[in-house]
Amino acid sequence: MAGRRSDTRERIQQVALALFAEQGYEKTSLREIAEKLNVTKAALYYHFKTKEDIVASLFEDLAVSLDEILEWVRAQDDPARIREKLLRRVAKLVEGSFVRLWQFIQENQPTLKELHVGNPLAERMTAVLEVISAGEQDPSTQLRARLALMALVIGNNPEVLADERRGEVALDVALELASPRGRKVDRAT
Amino acid sequence: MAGRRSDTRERIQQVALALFAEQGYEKTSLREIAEKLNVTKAALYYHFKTKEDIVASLFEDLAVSLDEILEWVRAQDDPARIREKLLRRVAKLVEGSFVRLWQFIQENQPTLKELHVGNPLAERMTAVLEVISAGEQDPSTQLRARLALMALVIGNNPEVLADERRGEVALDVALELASPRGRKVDRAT
DNA sequence: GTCTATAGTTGGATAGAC
DNA sequence: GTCTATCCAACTATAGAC
Repeated sequence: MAGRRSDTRERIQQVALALFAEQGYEKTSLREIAEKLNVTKAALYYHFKTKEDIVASLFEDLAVSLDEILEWVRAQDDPARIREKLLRRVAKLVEGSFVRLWQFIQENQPTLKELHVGNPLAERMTAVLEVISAGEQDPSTQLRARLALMALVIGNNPEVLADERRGEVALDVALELASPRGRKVDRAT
Repeated sequence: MAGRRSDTRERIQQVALALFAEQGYEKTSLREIAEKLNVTKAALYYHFKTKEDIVASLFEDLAVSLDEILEWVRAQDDPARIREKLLRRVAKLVEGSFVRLWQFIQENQPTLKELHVGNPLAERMTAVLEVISAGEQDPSTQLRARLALMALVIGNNPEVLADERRGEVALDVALELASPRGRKVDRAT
């Protein structure tokens, strides 16, 4: 008891996330989650106040990781390579246990908008985007920054990229999207 | 055919799409759609067999448009600029009445996967991606092709890009993502 | 910490009148 | 072509026993 706590809470998180990512938030019922864990719905309610609360708990973990990265990156002293360093660390996150969560976020946008759980995460995303675009305001840079993040997420999806080096490929594309454009030299136009 | 048919069917499509795009497919009830049109649920069932059928009808319209583009692009004789021509026409589609539908597709992936309405459209998407990547198999090109399409969609979202020239910006980024890399050596031409 | 049982809602879909 | 009325399934969430 003292040293070892029940891992049911974490198992709920993992099973729920897997189902949410696969078939969406609304389509996934608490009954289904409970069945996969061989427990009952009521058991879920012991660990989480509501269904939405499960998502919230998942988001908090990601928010913490993003905060760590943001703090670390802001302490860097090589401003020219900050974008690169950030993306490399975010890439690690995406390749790791957070793949499905990112995928879920990208593919359930309308649902999350109504879930008012988005806000805490949305803040961090904005901060990440600002670092990537280096505060640059022009729309092209803004769009590229967003696409750089998307490259990491969809590039790490085995259904999109079969290649086993998909992680590196995704990072490559992301880095290129994030790298500052040379002033547009319209060749003799 | 009679000259003037009821436009209720089309009004259902438009209202439904607006709600689907805004709050997602599952969260949007037939009751809600009916209320916005000042009709009853039963009236909806006269025009569409099921809720899913509404989505299907929307998809068919897009599939037709994509088929036209694909046919047109394949008839082009300047192979070097096929990618560009395709993207320009898809951009027009996305800027027009299909914005919301594309957005809906991108943001409701898990739902659509289970809706088995995806297939007819998925075929066309694959064909479009093949044209963009020019049949090139390497993962980097494949990822770029996908991102090029995403650039058009999210770039045309006013919530993402406030700038009024967002359409051009999106097309610019898409074209660059789709243009063949110099880095990788062209083999065996 | 997990159970059974159930309350309370809401949703998709149908029948039949007009 | 649109209505009223209704059925039935499924869901979230709670109460209370063990």
